[in-house]
This record gives sequence, structure tokens and C-alpha cells, in this order.
Amino acid sequence: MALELFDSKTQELRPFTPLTAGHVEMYVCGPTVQSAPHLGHLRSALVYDILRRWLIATNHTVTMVRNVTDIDDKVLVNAGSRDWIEFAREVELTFDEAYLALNILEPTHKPHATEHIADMIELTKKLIQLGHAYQATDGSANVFFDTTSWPEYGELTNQKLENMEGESDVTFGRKSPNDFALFKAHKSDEPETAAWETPWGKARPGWHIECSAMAKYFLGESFDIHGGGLDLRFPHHENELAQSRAAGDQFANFWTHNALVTINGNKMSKSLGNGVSVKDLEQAGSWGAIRYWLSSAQYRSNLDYSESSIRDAQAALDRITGFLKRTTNVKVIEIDYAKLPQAFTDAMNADLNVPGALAVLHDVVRAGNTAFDASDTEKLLDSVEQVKAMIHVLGLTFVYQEPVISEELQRQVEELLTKRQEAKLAKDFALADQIRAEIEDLGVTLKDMKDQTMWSFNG
RNA sequence: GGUGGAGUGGCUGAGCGGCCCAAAGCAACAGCCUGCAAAGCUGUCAACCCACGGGUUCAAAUCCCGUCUCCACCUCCA
Repeated sequence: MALELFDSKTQELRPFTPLTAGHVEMYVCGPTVQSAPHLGHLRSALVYDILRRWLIATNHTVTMVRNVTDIDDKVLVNAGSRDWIEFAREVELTFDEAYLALNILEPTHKPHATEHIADMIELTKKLIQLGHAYQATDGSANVFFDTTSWPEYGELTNQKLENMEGESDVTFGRKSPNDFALFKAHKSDEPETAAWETPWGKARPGWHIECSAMAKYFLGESFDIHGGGLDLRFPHHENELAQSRAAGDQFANFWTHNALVTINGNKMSKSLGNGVSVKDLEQAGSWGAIRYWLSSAQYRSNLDYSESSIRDAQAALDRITGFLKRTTNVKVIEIDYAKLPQAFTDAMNADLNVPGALAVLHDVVRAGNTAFDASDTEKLLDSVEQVKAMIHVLGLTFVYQEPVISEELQRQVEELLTKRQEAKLAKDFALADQIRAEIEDLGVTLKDMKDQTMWSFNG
């Protein structure tokens, strides 16, 4: 079975075939850098990271674009009296740090909206020329997309114009309540630096035109997959689609939307102010646990955050980590995706059923532990190879990175272990336990085996 | 008003016509192992048949109809 993806435009599972065999181009809506990331942003980035890794594991090269919206109403507002550009970069950095910590691969391209103003102007000019956009009727530099000129408007979200609520008033020189801004005229209370010279006057781009312009710049008139959070489906993605198609481009072949992170059943969002931030999380568990938890529901299912969620994920992850730690002497020369269990592959191909894939991972870990206890080196090697291939696909690789152990610590622990062994042989268990406590205080976990004691550094 | 989605064990969460007397993880209990632990393994625990009521089918958690509850979106949001 080959990969099937749920296309949210056609609302069905479709076999995924790249437009160019062996190569996949994807565009993912990145954040508006208005405030620090919360779990919802991380989930979105993670979903597409796993999709990308899976495509790579199944012999595709992938070009991935994830934009940064660095000019926007909220960026200007939240910057307050500060330089908004500096503010936006600072927020962007907090996203980058979180992505890095979560082991999310760098996108191929990470364009900023402010770097592509000229492309947006070009696209807007074209839309005006084709009769799908117009300069504001009030003579300002506002430019709007003319939704009434595009009969397919609403095709992505299966809506009809007459059922949409739209702007309650026709304002800023709009012709119709559903028309949306391609460019917004400079406002006197906004910094001069937040406006660019355009054929229509000083203005800054609207949100939707950015993605259309940048997708075209990097991926051309058509590409394979467009991704983003479910809450961006409308209006953002609907508008992107309308702009690009009205300008004559095919645009995305597949539309994917990840479901949201909820808390107590309600959407986690910046506007509701109920976001669980990266800072909150650092207390709750390791980054590995957070990544694991964010992977633990299929991407189209809501994922509800609770107090115990990260703790449970940590425990589940520790099983995998524990297996890899106790088998560090089993050398796997290189990751071989051919070793992936069929059940794992099937799960991933079924619209990225990561929870199903994790179930397979745990099955193999158990089999590996059994082989370990039975000293069945052949089966153990199989298991280790499979586990390592799977965690590469899932991006959980950092769980087994060997911590750096200083020679000093090494010597210290071994010395104490010898003493403890002597105490045990002398049946002085009180002393043995005391030494164990001393060793554990060094951040080391002991595992007594049949004829030796293994230890690992927690750091 | 419109458009989508969801309701599965104590918790998280897969399954979406037969392999389901429902995966996996967490939590809980017991056994093995251990000087005792930890880790690991094994078993148990578990879903009054998968919100409720009808129906289709040889066969339904899975399809259809109705009801209830919840969530998201309808121009700020990943």
C-alpha cells in the first residue's frame, strides 16, 4: 500500500502521487511572529515534519517551504513602542529555538513576508489586470480581491458566498463584504518602516497574499502539498487558493490541515490566552516527551492537553529510551529504512497514523527486551535496527543520543561500583544501598544484571 | 443561519463492514528476576458489544436514519 493522504479540499483520502516522480514540494503556513509559540504551533510544525520525514524515508526528495509572517497588524501592535522588525525577529527566534529543541528539521526555505513585497505587488498587479482585484473605492491605497469575480470562491471550504457572514459593514473602500485585502494602506499611526511604495500608494501587504506570492516564488505555479492548521482553512487558505487560481496558477494538489491542540476541550489559541507555552512545558517534561505527546494522536484528531499528558508521554518514551540505553553496545552501522516493520509502514501510509506506528514501535521494543533478557543476539539486533529506523522516521532520535560522560565521572562511578560489589559480596547491604544512593546522586541509574551492573548517565 | 469534525476501558488514544470477545501507552494488581530495589519480561485488570434509539446486512464500533452532547470555522489565530 502506498501513501494515502486526506485532501481537505476534496474531503477524501487520496493516493498520494507527486507531480514529479520522486520529488515532493510542500508549502506549510508558518507562524505570525507576534508572540511566543504555544503547543498548537508546535503541533502544526511537527505534523509536517513527520510527513516530510516519511516522504524522505520512502525515497522522495522534499522541498519544503515554511514561511514567517513578520509584518501584520498584531506584530505592529505587540511591538508597542519598540522597533517592530527587531521585535518580530526576537519572537521568531523563540519559535526557532522550540523547533530545534523538538528536533524539527529546518525547512528548505524559510522566507519572510517582508523579503517578498515585490512578488506580492506583482501578483496583485496581475489580479487587478485580470479583473479579480481592485483599488479601494475610497481612493486609498487599499487593494481588495473581488470575491464576486471569482465563481469558485468558497471551493476549499465548501461554502457559498451568500451564506458567509463577511464584514458587517462594507468599509475601507470594499465593494463587497467578503472582499479581502491584498494590500492595506499605510496608517498614520503606524511606523513609516511598516509601509512600502506600491503602484497604489504607501501600503503593506495583507496576510493572504504573502503565502500565494511566496509559494509561487519557491515552488512555481503548482506544487504537491499545502499544509497548515485547521483554523487557517478559512479565510486564510480559501483566500490563498482564490488569489492563486484567479492569477492562473494550479496551486496545491493536496490540502492538508492538522487538527488543533485543545485544553479542557477548547481550542488553545493566542486570542483566548489559554496557550500552554514553551516555558510552561519545560517544567512538565523533556522535549522528547513533548514531541512524543504531540505525536500521540493522529494529526486530524484533536489533542487535548492535561496535567498528566506530558508525564504519561515521558513514561512511554522512557520505555523506548530504556531499551536503547541497555543496548548501546549493539552496533547499528547505519539507519536502514528497509528494516521498517510492515505494520509500521502500513500505519504511516494510512494518512500518517502515527499512534498506530507508535504501537508497532512499542511492540518491537518489547520483543527486543525479551531478546535481550534471553541473550538472543540475532533477534536483538533485528529489534534494535527496527527501532532505530522507526525513531528516525518519527524524529524521536534525540532520545538515545549518548550524553557526554566525563572521564572523571566514569572513574568515580566505577570506583563506587567496585566498592558496592565488595559490600554486596560481604553481605553488607546497608553499605551497598548507601553506595547506590551515592551513585544515584551523581545522576546515574544502576541496573543490576545477572553477572554485572550496567549504569547510565541521566544527563 | 451555513460548513466541517467528534463522542471507544480509570486516563491518553488507534481501529472506520468480517482477522475486534477492540492496538499501543499510562495508571493499577500479581508472578518471574533481585540481598532489597530499579529496569525488564509474563499474566491480570479492564470498554454492561465502542453516546442513545431505530434500520440495512449472513456479518456493524465501523454503513443509513433520527436524537442528545461537544468542538472548530464563517475575514485576528498553527
